[in-house]
Amino acid sequence: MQDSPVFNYINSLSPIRPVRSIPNPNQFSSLNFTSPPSVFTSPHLNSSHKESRFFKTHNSSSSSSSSDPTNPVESREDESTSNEDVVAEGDDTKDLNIDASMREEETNRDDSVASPCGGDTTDLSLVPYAPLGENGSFENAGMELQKVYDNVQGKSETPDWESLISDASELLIFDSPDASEAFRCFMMQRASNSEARFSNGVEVQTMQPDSNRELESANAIPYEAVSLLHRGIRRRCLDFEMPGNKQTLSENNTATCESSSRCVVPSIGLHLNAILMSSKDCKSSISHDYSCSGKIQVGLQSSISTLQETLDQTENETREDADQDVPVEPALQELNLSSPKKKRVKLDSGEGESCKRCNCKKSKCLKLYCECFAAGVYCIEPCSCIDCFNKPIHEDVVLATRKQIESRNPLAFAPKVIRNSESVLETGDDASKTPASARHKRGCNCKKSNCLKKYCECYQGGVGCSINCRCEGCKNAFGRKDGSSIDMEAEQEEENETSEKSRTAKAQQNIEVLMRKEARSDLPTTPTPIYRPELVQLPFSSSKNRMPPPQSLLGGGSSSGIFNSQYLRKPDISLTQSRIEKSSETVAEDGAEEMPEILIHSPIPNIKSVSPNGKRVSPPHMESSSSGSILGRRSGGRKLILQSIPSFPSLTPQH
DNA sequence: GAGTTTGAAACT
DNA sequence: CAGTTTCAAACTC
Repeated sequence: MQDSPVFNYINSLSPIRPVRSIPNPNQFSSLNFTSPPSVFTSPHLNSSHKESRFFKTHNSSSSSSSSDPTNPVESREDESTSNEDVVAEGDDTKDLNIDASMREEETNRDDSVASPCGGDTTDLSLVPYAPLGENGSFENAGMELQKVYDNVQGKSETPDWESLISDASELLIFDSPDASEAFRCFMMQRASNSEARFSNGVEVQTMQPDSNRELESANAIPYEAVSLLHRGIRRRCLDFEMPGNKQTLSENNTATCESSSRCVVPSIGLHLNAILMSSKDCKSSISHDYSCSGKIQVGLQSSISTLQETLDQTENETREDADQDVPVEPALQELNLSSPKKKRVKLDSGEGESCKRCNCKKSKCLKLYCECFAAGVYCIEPCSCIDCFNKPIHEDVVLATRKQIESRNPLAFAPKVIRNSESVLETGDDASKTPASARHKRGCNCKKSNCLKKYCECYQGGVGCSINCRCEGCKNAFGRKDGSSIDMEAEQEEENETSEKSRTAKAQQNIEVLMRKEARSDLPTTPTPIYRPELVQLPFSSSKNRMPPPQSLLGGGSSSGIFNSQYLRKPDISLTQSRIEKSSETVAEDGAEEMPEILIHSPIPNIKSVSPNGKRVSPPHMESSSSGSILGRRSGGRKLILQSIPSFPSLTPQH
């Protein structure tokens, strides 16, 4: 079909052409990040950062963009691209590719962590990483790397490692900016050690043949980011998530993952592994089967928080003004240390939110009581647990237990706090003012804490209580069950009935809330696509400040729903893309093609699309409306593009 | 650091 | 599904 003259002609007529690349970073970001901010805890923040990287990446190595084997449309596009790629950077198809990959990226981001819950062990395999998916993507990237290197070399005898690495990192597609950063740091370190040789792409490939050895050696790396990364990796190295690790090049990623038992234990634990995967893969081998890592990125969130801490420090420097006003969620207060040093120290000591330690004595760390286990990570040294089974050695036990728990409650490992993207999308800026845009999945059941202490999961997660909560005397500073978010009234009310001591504490809380409100009001009221990224970033940059505790992290982006959404979204992407391709054609055909896939892939049937609480329980992105909105927004950002592109409406009916 | 409080998780 | 028990984090002193 792609060979068809008609097809080519249509392609050449694509209305997208005019838009072409986005010289202006802002504009570029605006294109992709129209997605709901609240849903993603982390990656979002650096959306613009990431985007730019993506943009670059896809321009430099076009073939890396659309290679999702599972997506016929994309594949087709890929072919067409390769056929015409020479044309020009501005080629429509490239634009499409970029768009597609960005969508993919977004999808991944949206879906972030989580648990494939539902026990669907094949979930992972269903989460392809389009840009890197098919054979060669990475090789190409490697070649690009080589080029870069050659370039550098040609210019001077002593390569500019920094720029080289920087370029390299740009060429690689990371699951997250953090991973990219980590990669960069790592490479820099290596370069400085003069041991690492970027003599050629091959070298790059052999740098880290296998797993953790290199990572272990990373200990020597002074870069905090890497150090943190390393620590995280070491600690969270859940075996069941290392599929890509031991895998060699695979022609079919999906198949590989499916055949890998490791892929079977998906769930949340992925986070740190994700980083591991991404960093390792990037570092070690461009030709490595990256798809899995890409897929695994699902869980980056949590792990990201660690690196993010580091990155934030930098980020904070550039956004001092804004950040100073950014409130911190109570739950994260402790992390909001005034001095970066302090923060670092704390993180180093393993007390970062992402570096939970448990102290289990009777559960063997095999129950949800255990924070580590619940978070899907192995316990590590810093943990004070007794008789711990949550260790790689007992992988089998861990996996079995997880399965068992999941069978009992498919959402057991899903994030507890759901950042409701929908509300954000629908209410626009209002959402940014509504702390309640995120909710605890199941709600709390507090009786005595008034939802004002971390005993309360809602409060701990930095979200308000909702109708789902069965709490008594709710005074959640983030929003009460009755819907009223805390305000001066509440403050007074509370003051009246509390001792001076508690009053002080509450005052503090209220201040925080007020500050938060203030910060929100500072946000652009009319989030134009261009500012969108800012909106998204703000919370992030404030960092992890705003980043809720583990659960939230997971919830933020993650979760079991992830897979769902991805499944659901993927079709969206292809659909949209295909539509773009044949803008003047009917879409029915596509719909017919995709539908089955959607149905088949919908892994987590239990994800309460039915439940009244479905919206909250299920990851926001899963909702077709959500993705639709996202796409719609995005399209909105792409000004010219959508003019001749069939609107989304058609998507909904197909679902 | 020990003891208490609290509410989620697990169990019945 | 409700009640009870277990558990470990959060909190207090």
